[in-house]
Amino acid sequence: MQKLDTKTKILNAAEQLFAERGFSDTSLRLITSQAEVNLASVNYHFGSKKELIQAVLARYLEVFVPHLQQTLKMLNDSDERFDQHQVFSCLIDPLLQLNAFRHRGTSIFLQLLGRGYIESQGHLRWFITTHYGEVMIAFNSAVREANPHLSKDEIFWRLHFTLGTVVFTMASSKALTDIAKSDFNQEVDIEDLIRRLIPFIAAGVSAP
Amino acid sequence: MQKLDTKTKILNAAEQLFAERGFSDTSLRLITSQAEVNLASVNYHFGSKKELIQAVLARYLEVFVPHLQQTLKMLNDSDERFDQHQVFSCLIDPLLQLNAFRHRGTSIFLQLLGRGYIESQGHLRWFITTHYGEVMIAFNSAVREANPHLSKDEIFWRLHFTLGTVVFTMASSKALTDIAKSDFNQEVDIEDLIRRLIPFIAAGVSAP
DNA sequence: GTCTATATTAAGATAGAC
DNA sequence: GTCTATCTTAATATAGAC
Repeated sequence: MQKLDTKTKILNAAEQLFAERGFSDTSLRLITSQAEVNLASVNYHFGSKKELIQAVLARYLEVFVPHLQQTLKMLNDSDERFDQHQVFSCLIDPLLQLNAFRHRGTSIFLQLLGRGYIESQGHLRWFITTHYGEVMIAFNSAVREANPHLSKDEIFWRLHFTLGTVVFTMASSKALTDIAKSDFNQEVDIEDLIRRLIPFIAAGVSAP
Repeated sequence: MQKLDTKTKILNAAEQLFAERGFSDTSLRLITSQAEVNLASVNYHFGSKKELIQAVLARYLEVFVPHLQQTLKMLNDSDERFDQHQVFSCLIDPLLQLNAFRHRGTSIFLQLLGRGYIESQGHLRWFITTHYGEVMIAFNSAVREANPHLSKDEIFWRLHFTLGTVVFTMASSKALTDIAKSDFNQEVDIEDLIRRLIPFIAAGVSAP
């Protein structure tokens, strides 16, 4: 790390540790020592640990959400009817673009999302839905339009199953890629993983 | 709760809290006050929090694992060739039987499993694989035999995707069933959830 | 086996000098 | 903005009386 300002150094260290170990198993002391900044600076710059967590997520959402909004808009604006495969493709590019934004960005973002979902007692879910709820609704509508044979609640459940698949895979991606390497002598990176996930998910969502 | 001994009272309170909030967000104080026993009794009966966590999981694994071994053995002993659907069916009964063993047992067990996978720094994964690794291998072999068209590593990945789907769904099941109730006026219990999960997973695992 | 009291460690947060 | 020092709280764990 070079001449980054303190705030950025904290965010960089925090996102990595949060993704790897979860929010409550990551202390401010661990973050600040990794970031090589003073312990007190977290509270100076962010106010509290809660607000740091939200800031870490916000940095990704501010990139991801507009990008997803854009791909969904393009899909809707085209005159042709679209199928489910096209809807899911709207996610791919915004997700992979996060790797350009930050090293291992895609993986980190998905891990954070999953940890937020599983770990939080509410404040994170509240933060995400109040700040970025619109896209979730837009995406949901697109999936419904592409799957007229599925009921509203069936789609609700299958989207959550999908989220679960992705998020768990990312959350345990380090363990999984380690095992794959030792058992199959296979080097797997995040793009491989996504490529393997897509057929699994696509088949699941449009299952009879 | 009635005339249960202290050890059991602790296990009962702990499993519920661990499933709901995760291991590190559940303090011994919370457990002992919920169990209405003295704080010091956890260390007297179990030695440490780590060992309590393992004891909570062991109580389920000791029921689930032999039961699964038995259903797999029946499948293997039959002379006919079996398909993938039959292999997955081997899980259903041992899983649902846990509801007879403990109230909400299926859900709690799957949540614990998922939390162990995601949260642990190693000791839980070590504990599970060294004590109960055999069944995991047996199950894996059965899936391979039923899916000769899939490579060894493809199966590895898809089984983990499956685990992720199930585990995440269970870990967030309270949030999900709450939403389903308020949005669709739908009462969903654990068996409904599993019924909805099966087609999703089956389609995913045997995807082209 | 159970309970009180306490040791020990680590966490989030802040006051105040620079 | 940054750093040292410290406050406060809460966690795991244990010693020792009963």
